[in-house]
Amino acid sequence: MNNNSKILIIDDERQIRKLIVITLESNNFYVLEAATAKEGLQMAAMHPPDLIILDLGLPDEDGQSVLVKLRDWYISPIIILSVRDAETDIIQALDNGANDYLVKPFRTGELLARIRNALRNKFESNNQSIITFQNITIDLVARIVKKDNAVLKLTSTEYSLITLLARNENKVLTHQFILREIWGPGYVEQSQYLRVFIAQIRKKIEENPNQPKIIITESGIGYRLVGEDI
Amino acid sequence: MNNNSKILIIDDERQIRKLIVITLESNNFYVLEAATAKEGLQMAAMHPPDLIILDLGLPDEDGQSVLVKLRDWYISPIIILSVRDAETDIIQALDNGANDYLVKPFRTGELLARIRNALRNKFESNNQSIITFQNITIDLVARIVKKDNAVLKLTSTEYSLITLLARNENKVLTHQFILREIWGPGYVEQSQYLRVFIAQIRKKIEENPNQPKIIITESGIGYRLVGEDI
DNA sequence: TTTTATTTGTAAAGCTTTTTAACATTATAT
DNA sequence: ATATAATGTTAAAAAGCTTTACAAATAAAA
Repeated sequence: MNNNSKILIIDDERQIRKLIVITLESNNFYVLEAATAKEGLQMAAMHPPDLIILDLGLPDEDGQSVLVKLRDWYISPIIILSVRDAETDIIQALDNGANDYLVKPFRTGELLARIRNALRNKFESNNQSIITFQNITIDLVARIVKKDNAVLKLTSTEYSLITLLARNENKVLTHQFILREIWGPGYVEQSQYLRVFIAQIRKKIEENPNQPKIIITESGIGYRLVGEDI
Repeated sequence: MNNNSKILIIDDERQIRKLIVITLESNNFYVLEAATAKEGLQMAAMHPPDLIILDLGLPDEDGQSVLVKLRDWYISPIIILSVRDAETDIIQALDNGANDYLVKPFRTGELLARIRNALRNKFESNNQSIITFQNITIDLVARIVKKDNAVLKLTSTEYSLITLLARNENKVLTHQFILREIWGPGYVEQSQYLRVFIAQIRKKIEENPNQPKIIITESGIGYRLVGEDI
């Protein structure tokens, strides 16, 4: 997994870059650094990395704009960095195609976990007809969901919702994104729907629905389906 | 439309071939002939035609098998010919990717209409976000269906169903195919569902639901959404 | 052509799912 | 620690789907 994957950091704060470089290099990643948006875009184009860590607060260009430019052609994971009081930016970045986010200051352990997660997904094919996570199996062709080999009775909305989350295993999906995908663009404000249906699904798949281990709430942002119980 | 499109006929009956050749050539089509499956497959591979007319009753190989082999690589329309008492074959052929069918004996006018239909579809892009037919418009992104510019209130099943039919404008979709696509593979026997929902949609889109002009019944086979009122 | 059988269409009741609403709990910010 | 915002829970109301019974239309047979 961490065998020589190439990672590009785009961040203007030298201290943060240094912290990340030390953490990653001691875990056998090969690290590239860029201090500005311009430099980062050039470097990404010249030496396409396996993963990009992008700070949203760059001096020379808006982070969202950098993200959109990257996503034009770059398909590997992008993890964004942001300060705590800029949650709107995080949400927008996730909608713009970021895979995950880290709020500064962050623990280096968390950084590594997020990177491993993102890279793991990268290597898993995305066109399977059977998705498995924790003790759950989804057969996309037969449209059957099983928990420990027992078939679950799901309504069609419940099925669509868990399938959407499962196809984006370990990735935070914003409320807006989920509502747009499942109910359509006219429903992006109806987050109450989501609460009701997430609750229903949790009742069916979680061992302990009021302490969920599969569908995790990312408060203020959305939900994340966790592939492996950690 | 009929400006020099190349059409290949695969049929062992010399009389039928002659009839088709005369009809098509007098309408400015360029016609290729094959009398056996082997010959037809070779000819299709050497001079890929714009449309293939395939008789299911060939002497040297089962028609379905020829169809499957063609569909491996051939994406342009295939119209099948069949005798009246082989409706099972027609249904299977449509499921195997045939675009349309003609029952022998057929009127030459009908042959021409079916060919023009199939070729028209070929030239229309299939990745639009707005589909229009007769006085109906479907906006696939907004998930809105309009009749004469008035928004129709459709349930989600109704919406999925009309969208499926519309994406296959002028093509017969078998009951099984529709049920599999909309309700899932466990529901291919539930053709009553289809009758109920087709009736509901007709009530909303047809001027005169008991004399439908948009969603046409193909008795014993399935339904067809007609793009242009003729 | 008339009769029979099969397929398709219609309508409504019963059941399930979705939506709405009111309130409780938990998480986040001050 | 408290206030505010976000999320979770529950259940009633509304909407939609499924089933049933029967009618009409179409295709096949006599």
